[in-house]
Amino acid sequence: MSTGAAPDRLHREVLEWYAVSARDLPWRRPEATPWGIFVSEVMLQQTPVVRVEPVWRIWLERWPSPADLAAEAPGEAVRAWGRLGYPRRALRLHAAAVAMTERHGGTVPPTEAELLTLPGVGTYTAAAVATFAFGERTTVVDTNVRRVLTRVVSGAEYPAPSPTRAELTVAAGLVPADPARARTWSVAVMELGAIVCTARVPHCTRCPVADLCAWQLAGRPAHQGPARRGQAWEGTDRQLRGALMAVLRESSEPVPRTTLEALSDNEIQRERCLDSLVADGLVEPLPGEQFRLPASREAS
DNA sequence: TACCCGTGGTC
DNA sequence: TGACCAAGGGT
Repeated sequence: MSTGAAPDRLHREVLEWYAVSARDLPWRRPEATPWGIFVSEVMLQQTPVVRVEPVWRIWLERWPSPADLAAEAPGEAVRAWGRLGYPRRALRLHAAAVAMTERHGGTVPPTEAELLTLPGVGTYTAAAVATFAFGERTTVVDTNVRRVLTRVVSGAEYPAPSPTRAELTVAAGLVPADPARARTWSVAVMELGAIVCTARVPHCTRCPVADLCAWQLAGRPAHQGPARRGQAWEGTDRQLRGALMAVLRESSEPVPRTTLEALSDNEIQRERCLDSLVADGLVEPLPGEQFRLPASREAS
């Protein structure tokens, strides 16, 4: 796989487009702190910007530093997480704040390697925070970057189910040498994927690099190969776990088991979900068949 | 590796 | 209308 023609032009066009087209998001502003950027990256995992922004604002106002969050019960983080989904992320974000407070002097560690050791921080998030908060020159690859580079460079509509070695090599090879330029490049490619080179209906007429996009030049051929497996929902454990968590989030008092049992007729599934929530540290069982969000520290 | 983990909007 | 998708991580 080649990196396509004229990377210099690719850089220039994308960066110029970003300069005039970027959304004004609070975690991108100069006054955003590393902690604010860290929180945004965790919230944005599999969750759209429009849903994250209001929760992020409230979160940062309430807990402006890692130590502020670390001083709270993990259940408060889960409650403030609201309906962002995947509430284990809230628990991990709290655990990360505890780790920052205990091991990093209450600050967000500035290197990709250190970030990677924190709960809830994987390859993408470590690279994103190292780059966006600290200016480290590294390779940021998320679903947007993968889709944009697959189209522009490889000429296919969609990337493979998981990143290939070749894909990561291409992405790394396109990162500008200058750290400041590299940082803007990463956020710009992500932004292009988020608002122009979208998954379902790409807006190629508004794309700054349509004239050098391999997929566009090939006539936008349809996706070959098997359809990606969808996400089943109705009747799944995820649905019931979500319903159980919603009840517990809304209640400031412990919830009796009978209230939770009313959410499903399937006793086997009910018990499995409640047990798994307790095992995950999202729910704390109390004496007398009652449950609440976790007030104590332990969890995962 | 493949699967599990929430929630809501879009076409 | 429902299948697909969204700045992934953990196991």
